[in-house]
Amino acid sequence: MVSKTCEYAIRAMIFIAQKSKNGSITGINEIADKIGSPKYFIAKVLQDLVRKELVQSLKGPTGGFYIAKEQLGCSLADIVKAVDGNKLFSGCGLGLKTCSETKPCPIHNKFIIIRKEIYNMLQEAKIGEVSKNLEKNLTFLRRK
Amino acid sequence: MVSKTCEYAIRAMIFIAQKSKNGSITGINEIADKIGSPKYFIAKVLQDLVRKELVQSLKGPTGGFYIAKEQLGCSLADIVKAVDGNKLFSGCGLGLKTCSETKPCPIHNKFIIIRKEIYNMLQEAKIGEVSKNLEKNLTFLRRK
DNA sequence: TTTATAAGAGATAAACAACTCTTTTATTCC
DNA sequence: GGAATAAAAGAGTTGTTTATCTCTTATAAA
Repeated sequence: MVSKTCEYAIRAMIFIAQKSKNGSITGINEIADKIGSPKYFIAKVLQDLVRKELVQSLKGPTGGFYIAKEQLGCSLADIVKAVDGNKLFSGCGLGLKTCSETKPCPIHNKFIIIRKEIYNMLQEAKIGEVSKNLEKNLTFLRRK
Repeated sequence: MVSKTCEYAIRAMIFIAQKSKNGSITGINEIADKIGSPKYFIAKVLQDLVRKELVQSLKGPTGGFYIAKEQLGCSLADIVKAVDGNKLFSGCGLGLKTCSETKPCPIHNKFIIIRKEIYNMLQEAKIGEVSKNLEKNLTFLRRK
């Protein structure tokens, strides 16, 4: 569905969002620990998301990552786009470069419906909302 | 969504199905050419699908691949399972091993709905049906 | 029964995704 | 200003997926 990198990115963003709503900032060690990801790897991924302005960072002691109020409206679709590109939302189900309305692959018409639903679901899931149930221990982010 | 290998597999199976309905058998050279895939690679993939009995093969001159009448009811979901396993149909959207009803990830409830729809779509798409429009040039299988 | 043909099998190579480590830069606090 | 801290940046490694080549085995037709 999405790359492993993207899974880490979403999990990290949800965790950071939950922290940020408390007004607190969190570092790479805590993030890696709480979402169960390789530390140096998620660091790279977040570096990229900072450049793309989905998350903020601060260097130095008391530094770390946080999400500003305005950014809590960021959707999971935005994260997927930033990490994996648009393939999931606009690519052909059978990997054809030329697949389109006028030259469809055999599953084109069924596939565009599913694709749209995936997009809607991810677009409606805002990082601020999704992180709500985390605090109440209603949802989880770690592998084991 | 599915692996590149799986995309090739589905395209090949649809092409073979269309040929088989004419009563003709097709070889690896024609398949690779018509679906636009690396020849040796799709050969390996089909080898595997023969072992898993989704398609038939015959060695020697006049040999090749074909799909028996009974196998035309094989669905795209069957092919995906054979090539990629069950990950698409039963895996967590955020890659968590422990994600479940009782310990859900933050998008679990939204995700299982989508997953089910993807499964239904692929399960309903039978290889015999899907290949129908190919002959009429209403759908296509090549990249360019 | 010999020859030609096509799939099967095994081994290898290239490309890409995932992951790790080290050095540099920015910031805070003393 | 100097020490400590944390992210940024760059380089390098590992592992998996995708792709290629060669040799073997089965079969059909001459």
